Amino acid sequence: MNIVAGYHSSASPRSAADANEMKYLPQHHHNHHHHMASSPSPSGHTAVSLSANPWVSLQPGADPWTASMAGMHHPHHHHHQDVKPLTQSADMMHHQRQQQQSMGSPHAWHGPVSSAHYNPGGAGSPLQQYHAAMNGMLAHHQAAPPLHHSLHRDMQSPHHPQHSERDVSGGEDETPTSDDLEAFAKQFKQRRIKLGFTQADVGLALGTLYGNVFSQTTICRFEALQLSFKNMCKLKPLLQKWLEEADSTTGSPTSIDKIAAQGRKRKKRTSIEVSVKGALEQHFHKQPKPSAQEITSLADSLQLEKEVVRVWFCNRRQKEKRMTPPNTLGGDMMDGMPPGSHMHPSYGHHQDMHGSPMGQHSHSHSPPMLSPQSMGHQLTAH
DNA sequence: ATGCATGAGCA
DNA sequence: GCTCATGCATA
Repeated sequence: MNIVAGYHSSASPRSAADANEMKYLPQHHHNHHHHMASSPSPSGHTAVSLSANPWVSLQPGADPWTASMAGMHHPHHHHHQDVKPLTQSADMMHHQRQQQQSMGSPHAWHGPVSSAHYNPGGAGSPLQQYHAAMNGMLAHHQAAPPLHHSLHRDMQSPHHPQHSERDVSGGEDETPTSDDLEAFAKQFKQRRIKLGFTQADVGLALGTLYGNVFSQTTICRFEALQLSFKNMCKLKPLLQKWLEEADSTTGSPTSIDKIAAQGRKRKKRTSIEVSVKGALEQHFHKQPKPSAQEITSLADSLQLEKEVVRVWFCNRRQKEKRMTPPNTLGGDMMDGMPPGSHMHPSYGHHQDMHGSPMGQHSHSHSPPMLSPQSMGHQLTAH
């Protein structure tokens, strides 16, 4: 058994509350309210603490997805496909708990408020001081990235307004090229870091700026070009605007008011063994889009739930469509390539060539494909 | 930084 | 059931 049989939920003793009460604010900007306290960052050294970090109070043991899955009612309430960041319908709520292991937020950003305040003594976080210092000196700076290798952009969408006028300088409101996106992503990340913000900070900031909150994951994927071309195009303007605001604003830390959305739990992440993954990869090459029947038998032979296998294929397909596709390594061609000779990642040539992914180049890892053997039980870290 | 997962919208 | 955008949870 590879799956961890995670969703054996542990019914928590919460009687009436949460079940459907804990919805954490959708998109709302709570402006004006400045905290004079220091930044509530996890990197925070002592002093401040969880005063403004409520997401640490997660209650383990909530009725999991079971309720929303088994007793699921028909989802007949569509209509809406624009931006739906951290805003779930008032029905299904997920909790959020973000963490950034390497750094803490200097401050939680909060729109163009002009309240310069920082820790005068030495109690403040170095980041904050660093930031303050930078405010005065560097206003604009950007190391023009090399920008080599020309990627060929392709529209995954059948209808893409192809404009010939390109403005590499910056505020392009037209559809950018892959190179534009790559360049922007690179600059964005660099400046974001210089300004002392974490990916999570940016995601939050976007929320206060536009009402669309994004997670650390999304920001990360944007920087790494791991989103679809279309998605990249959609997010770019937002991030670009944030960037402008970010370095033009004279430090305006604000409090992070994040209500802990606790309660609802999702299915435990199934941990798939490496060997099993290898097997899946092999099948993926032969048949990227297996039929329900094939999925069933495959799931059976791998001892995985059908749903897990189905989702795996869906996710795998999505990867192929990213700007920076994964290294397509199949189970085959594994004989023992001598060092020096490498096969090229040949992807983007399925029978169903919907939208050709953009060229890529960033391959930086060699998947440790193992021989499918030693199948056993995998833990789910739970 | 990523793997597995959810959900809307579409067929 | 698929695609696509997005994120919790985890390595």
